[in-house]
Amino acid sequence: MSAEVRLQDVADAAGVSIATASRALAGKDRVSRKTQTLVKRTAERLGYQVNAAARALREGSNRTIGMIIPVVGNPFYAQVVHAVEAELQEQDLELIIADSHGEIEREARRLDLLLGGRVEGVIVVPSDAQGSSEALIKTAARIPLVQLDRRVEGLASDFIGVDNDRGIDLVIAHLREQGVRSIVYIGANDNTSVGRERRLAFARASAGLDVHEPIFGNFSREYGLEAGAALVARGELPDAIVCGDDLIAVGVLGALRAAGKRVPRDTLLTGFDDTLLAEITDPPLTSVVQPIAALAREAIRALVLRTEDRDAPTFYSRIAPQLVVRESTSRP
Amino acid sequence: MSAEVRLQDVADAAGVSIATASRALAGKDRVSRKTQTLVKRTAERLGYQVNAAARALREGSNRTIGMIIPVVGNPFYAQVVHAVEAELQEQDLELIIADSHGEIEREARRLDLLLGGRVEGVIVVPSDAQGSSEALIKTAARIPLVQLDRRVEGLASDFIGVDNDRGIDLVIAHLREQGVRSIVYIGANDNTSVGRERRLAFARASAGLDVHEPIFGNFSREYGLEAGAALVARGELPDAIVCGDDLIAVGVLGALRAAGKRVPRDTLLTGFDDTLLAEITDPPLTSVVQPIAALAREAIRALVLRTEDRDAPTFYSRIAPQLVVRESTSRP
DNA sequence: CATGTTTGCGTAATCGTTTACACAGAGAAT
DNA sequence: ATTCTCTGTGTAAACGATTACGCAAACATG
Repeated sequence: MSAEVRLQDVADAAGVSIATASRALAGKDRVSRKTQTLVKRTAERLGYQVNAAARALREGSNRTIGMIIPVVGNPFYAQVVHAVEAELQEQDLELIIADSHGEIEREARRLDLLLGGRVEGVIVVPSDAQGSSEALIKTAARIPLVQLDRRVEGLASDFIGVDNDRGIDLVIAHLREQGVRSIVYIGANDNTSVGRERRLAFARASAGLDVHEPIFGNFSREYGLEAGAALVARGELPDAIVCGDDLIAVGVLGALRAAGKRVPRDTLLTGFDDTLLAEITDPPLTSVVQPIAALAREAIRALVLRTEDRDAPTFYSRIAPQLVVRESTSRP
Repeated sequence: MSAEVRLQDVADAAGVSIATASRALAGKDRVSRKTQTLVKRTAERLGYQVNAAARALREGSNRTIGMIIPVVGNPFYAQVVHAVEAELQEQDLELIIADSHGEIEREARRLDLLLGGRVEGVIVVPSDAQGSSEALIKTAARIPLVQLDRRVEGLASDFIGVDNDRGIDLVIAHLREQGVRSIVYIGANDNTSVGRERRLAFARASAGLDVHEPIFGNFSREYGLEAGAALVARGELPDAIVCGDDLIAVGVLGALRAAGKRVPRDTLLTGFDDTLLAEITDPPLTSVVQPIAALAREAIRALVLRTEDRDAPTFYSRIAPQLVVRESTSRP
């Protein structure tokens, strides 16, 4: 039980007014040294904890930010959440997370819920480049919003993401060095900005190579398995397979193995994101390292800036990734 | 931007008092059909959103629960978060998550922050069986708390976890069927209840087999690599290696591969948790499937019950896992 | 000594909701 | 016609913290 102790109780116990007690604890207003320590000690003794709701109501802010992601289960997003959370702890901010399960209306519903002063700002990884647009625009009109990793069309909010062009460039330059002549891309469709960007980047960067017909689905292992099987069914494999992310690559690898094909002997294979998965497959995957910590830091910085000045110029930031080379692309 | 619209504004626009407006929206008190729809429509038109802080202050609750876990980056916990979040959505509850990074004082600090009425209850996966005890006891005295997956010593709070005994039993029974004679356990130390339980379960269930000296560290791939190398260095491998979780198993597998040993040819290998990892290694790992959805559901149910009645008898629940057999234990 | 200035603290208003209480009007019962 | 019960609505008091404003005492300045 421990009857909730209010500020009034602390004030009473310390023999001061509630105003003084508040000031003493805040410590940034004029209070005598003596009363300050007295109040602080009393608060400590009574186990006083400020009531977050009351403070939020009065202050108009609650030191909490929201985050909406397609699915925490995806190792990449799990790591993003981890990084964002770590960064927020530095600033004594809380994190409310909501999983949209990649569904547009669920996403919209969650955003609505977060609106009522529940959070000061929101970081969102939109689930669909078009479909998420409406809800995001509505939200952004009310509270600071930054898009992370992916973005929707028609919303000029702050955005932080990896430089997908550069990432794909790194992959293809590396493959060319390995002597690759023919190549194929297995990625995600244009439903997400990331899918679209990587697709276009691949099309551009692969000029001059023998490019096989690409295959597009979504960022999942299941799809990778399917796509891998489809690729094998075509007959001859290209020299290298570039995948839209690690999950797809893992799926493709599984399909190749099931068909008796070996990597890197029969074809080279690359992923994107450099999640834990890339390290544990056999062979380990060459992948593009997302600068997750930097992404998280920048996203929060953008959010804080936006909170301070709603009319500051929009922040559009692309962070350069790096390539990590592993056995899946070591020349046979 | 879009001047916050208050309930008063809706009331004014609808030409009723603020009390009536509130009742109309709540819909559970006596209001005429006509005013009710009028108010609702007006609220809709003005884009009214109740202010969460004000409501929380008044109601004394905020429909938010907190969750503290050792590390979201761990695929198993990422899935747990996903399941808990999905379950909470059903009940229109929000989820605040905090990552303790496995550090005791960080965990304590986060719990303190959550205390001030910020959440109605908290689900925690304690980072240390002894070290986390104090902070958890303090928290449990103030708000409903349920321990998930792991528990600390000296706190009789509600608890939901997998039946580790049964899980290990399933693994060993299966290995015996495969004709295993000699066996070793590579798991985590007693710092967590899970580590301890699995260790003891193994010791009990392996009776009658040729049990090699076990190796204990923590639940991580890095440790698995290390332990695997140490095992190889001993010279001869046992017929089977039972690991404390998938991460360790993945590490051990890597170490075996580096040493030129093959699974299941040279030894059988098992994991625990059945995360995505178990499916994508080569060979895929036999593992114990955690009933994650059930765990999440039960945890929330316990929390809700506890919220309704602080003095209800303590809930201690063990959910039975299942075994999923994959190639890592298919008899050579 | 008279007049500022600073310091420390208390009173009361405020944030936006919900809801106990009161009250007016409409029927119903006498 | 008088009293009684419902219904629907409004007035005002919470919830707990922060802070503008004001006042008294202490101190400084002329």
